[in-house]
This record gives sequence, C-alpha cells and structure tokens, in this order.
Amino acid sequence: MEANTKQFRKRNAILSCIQETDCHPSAETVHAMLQKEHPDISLATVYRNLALFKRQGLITSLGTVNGVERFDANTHPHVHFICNGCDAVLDLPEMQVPKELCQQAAQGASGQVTNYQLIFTGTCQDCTNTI
Amino acid sequence: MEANTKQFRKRNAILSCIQETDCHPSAETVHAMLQKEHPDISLATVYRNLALFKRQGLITSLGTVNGVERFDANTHPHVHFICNGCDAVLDLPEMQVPKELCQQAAQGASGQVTNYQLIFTGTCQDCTNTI
DNA sequence: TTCGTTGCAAACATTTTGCAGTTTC
DNA sequence: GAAACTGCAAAATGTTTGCAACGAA
Repeated sequence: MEANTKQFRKRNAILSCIQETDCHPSAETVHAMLQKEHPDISLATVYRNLALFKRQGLITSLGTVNGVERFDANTHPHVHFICNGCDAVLDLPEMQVPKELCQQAAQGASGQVTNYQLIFTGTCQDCTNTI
Repeated sequence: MEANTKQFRKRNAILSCIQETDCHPSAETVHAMLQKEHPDISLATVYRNLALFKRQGLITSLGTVNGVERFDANTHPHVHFICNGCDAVLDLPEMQVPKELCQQAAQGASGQVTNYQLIFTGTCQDCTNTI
C-alpha cells in the first residue's frame, strides 16, 4: 500500500492533475497546477510523464493549440470546441460522430481507422462578451 | 502583366506549390519542393509567406502532425485521414460533417462556431502492407 | 527614392535528453 | 546493490524576427 506511494508521488500527482481537470492542460499548465502541492517538481518530469501516459494510453493529445500540446484524460473519442480568442478547450460530451462516417472514412482512406477527432473552432461565450 | 511578376515570383511559387499538391505539406516540405525551381529560396521566406497566406485566408493549417505544422490550400472545411505510420495526410473529399452536428456544437459551446475539423487517424494502405 | 520582398543569422519557444543524485525495494 | 524516478542544465526542434540587401515602380 504505502509501497510505491512515495516513489511515484509525482507521477501520480501528474496523472491525477490531468484526470481531475477539464481544462485540457498543456505540460506547462500541469506544471503550474502542481506547484502548490509539489513546489520542487520539474517541467522535465511533467513532460516525461505525460509522454509516458500517452504511450500507455492513459491520456491522449488533442494536438497543439497555438503551438503548445494539450492533453486530455478522456481517451474515448469525443468532440471538442476550441476558442480562437482564449485557447480554451471545451468538451462537447453529448456529441458523437456517426458510425457511418467512421466507416465511410475507413473506406475512403483504404486503411484502418483507429481513432478520430472532431474539433469545432470559434469564439466562446466569454470571449464573445468581452469583445 | 509582367508587372509584379518578378517581385512576387517566390511568393507565387510558394502559393502554387501548395495549391498544386495534395500532400498537405509542411513548411520544410514546401521548401524542399521549391528547391529545383528556386535553389536560393530561404526557409524563412516559406514560413513568412505561409503565415501571410494563412492570415489572408488563402490556405489553412491542419494543425501539427508529429510536431510540424501542415498546410492545406483547400480552405473549405473537409475531412482528413492521417496515417500514424508515415504521417501522410489524405483528403476524404466525399465526406462531410452533418449540419446538425455543427448546430449542436454551437449550442453545446454556447458560442459561435466558425469552423470545424474532422480528422480520422489510423494506418494507411501502404503502411498496412509494409508491416 | 520609396516600398515591398528576400536571405541570412540570430533569437525564440517548446519539447527532449544526458547525467548525476535520490528513493525504493 | 539494482532499478526506477527526478531535477537540472544542455540540446534539439520547429518557427519567428531583425536587419541589411535587393528589386520594382
């Protein structure tokens, strides 16, 4: 129980951090969020562990928003909205890409489709109000 | 006619290059493709002009594939397939995201949706055969 | 002369890596 | 002691920018 706890404390903190937020953070954001709990955590450790989690399939990457990679602990394919104004990434959990589209994609690509990503872009409510 | 021709020769070459290919090239790829015609073209010029075209709405960015930004002269929202093996980007031109989904997205985000991007990922035919 | 475009090199930002030190078993 | 994890600093990568030179009007 108490075993591993300490050794993986930071690793676990990184994973928890990303699992408990819905802001689709970047490595830098994760690092900032962990500062309070782990003031000595290094950015390299965050990067290293995020890469590890990705390899393990525990998290996925949304791709880069304005040059920085954003991560998501929800590994089920789902739909996102990205605001061009503030770079916020929102889940649109109630939406789904129709199965027929996926099948059509596999046919069109003459290959195997293992995943998809649907991203809507525009201006979020906050940014619309601010302008 | 002959006016501007020379001054914009490289700029035009960059735009033509991206318009005449369907490989969704990166800046570096565009640069490589232009080497023959313009051996002295600089990578900075490619980056500068791609950024300009993007601002002007002549091209769009697909986002980054494996850390490098990929461009597309087809600015109408359409569907892509990206191969995890060789990073190839294929158009799936016959496919479209249903209008209802876009409306649903605008509602879900409580914001304005100006664009979308649907990307399927998997393994292309070539890569499937190679493995 | 004035303006826009370019090449070069330097700067920049993000991400990755080498290595030595620490912790756990 | 062996193996795994981490911090730090350096390196690597992709992209942007400052500046001087050039070309067109």
